[in-house]
Amino acid sequence: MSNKELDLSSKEKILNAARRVFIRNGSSGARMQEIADEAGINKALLHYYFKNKEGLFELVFNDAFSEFIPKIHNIFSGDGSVMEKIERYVETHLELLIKKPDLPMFVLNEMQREPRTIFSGILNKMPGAPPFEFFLKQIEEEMKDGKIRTMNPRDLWMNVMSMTVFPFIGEPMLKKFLVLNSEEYRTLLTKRKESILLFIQLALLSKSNTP
Amino acid sequence: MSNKELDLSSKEKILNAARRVFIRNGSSGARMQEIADEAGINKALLHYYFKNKEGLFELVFNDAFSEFIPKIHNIFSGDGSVMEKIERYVETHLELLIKKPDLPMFVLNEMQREPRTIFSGILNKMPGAPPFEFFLKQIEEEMKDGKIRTMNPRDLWMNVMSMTVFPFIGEPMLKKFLVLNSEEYRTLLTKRKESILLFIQLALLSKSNTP
DNA sequence: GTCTATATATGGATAGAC
DNA sequence: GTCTATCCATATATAGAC
Repeated sequence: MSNKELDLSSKEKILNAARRVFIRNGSSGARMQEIADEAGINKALLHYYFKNKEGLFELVFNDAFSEFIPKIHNIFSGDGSVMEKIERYVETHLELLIKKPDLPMFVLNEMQREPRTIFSGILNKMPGAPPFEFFLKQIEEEMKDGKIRTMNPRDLWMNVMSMTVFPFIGEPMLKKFLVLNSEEYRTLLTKRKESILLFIQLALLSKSNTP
Repeated sequence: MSNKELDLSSKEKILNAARRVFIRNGSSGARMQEIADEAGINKALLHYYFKNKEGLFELVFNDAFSEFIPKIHNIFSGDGSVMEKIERYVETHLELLIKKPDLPMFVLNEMQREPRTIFSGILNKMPGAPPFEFFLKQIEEEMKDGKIRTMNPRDLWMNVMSMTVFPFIGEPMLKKFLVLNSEEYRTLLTKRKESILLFIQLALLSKSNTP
């Protein structure tokens, strides 16, 4: 338990501890004892506030999305060109990821085990209709109008998300491949926004040399 | 247990089952009982062949790399231009990933929990010195010579790996964002090689419109 | 609300028969 | 080699005192 948490309510302390432990160890690897220790309380109190491990996990999991989903919705359902939206997406997501680098591993991990339950809850947090179809249409429009290069819109979007998220999931592997220590790797990540956007702009806006 | 496994040795059946169960549930989520059931034998026999869960897991884990590592080493330490090597990497890795789509999640997952032990074992499977530094140097050379566009070589490599691997990790999330069902998603993946290489070529070889 | 002590369940591992 | 039965450690969950 860190010092700044001393005056939080026990419930808050437990939730914070649970998030850390669940992220570190996954849902089945996490131990209630470890959560209690990290929260600076004991196991019984933990069950006093949360009926069981599963319930605690779901709370923590949904919390992980509560910051992300509304922002994403705003970006893609709002105004702006495709390139502007991509820029805002990359910026927003990277900002969140740098604050909580373990999150995507945690989320995707559990998502693979429980795709059904989880996603229904998350998508219901969206204010209106999911803006994904709208955005895909917009991409097609701009391609038809010659504003950006023509390619499969879904591949484009897949590339954008991949370049943004994967460095936070594949860190242990990428560090080896890139011959970087943790310090250097983190530095690379702080400059990631510019790198990604440069790459995308080159692919979408440049003149092709290879017809 | 699938029919084609009926005549395998028990040891083989166990290993196959263990791989599937470990991939599905992670190391701590996997149950010895589940592995035994899926192998069509019982728990005791499982311990007859493999002394404990941890040992079984390590066998399965290292197996996951035995196919990949030598191929990667060949590609990057051999001849060929940067673009040719990227092409061969993307092709080789995608081929493996389409055969075993659950592998990267499994590998990266466990890697985050046990970075030290795991990587030492894996890298020892490399025939010679790891070729990563050599390849990074080669990228710098070609950039200096104007053969490919100048950018941070590590960002380039990060982008290539991200676009190749992430679609197999982020499937449950990407399916939602791309508004695709499982069938359609798999179809998209089969055309992934061309999409990735097009994107990279545009970024590396095209003339910039945006100075 | 918070604790100690304890009940209950689960799962990894072993003994021993065949 | 393969099984049934069982042991034992660990983890979740509850009871009950303060």
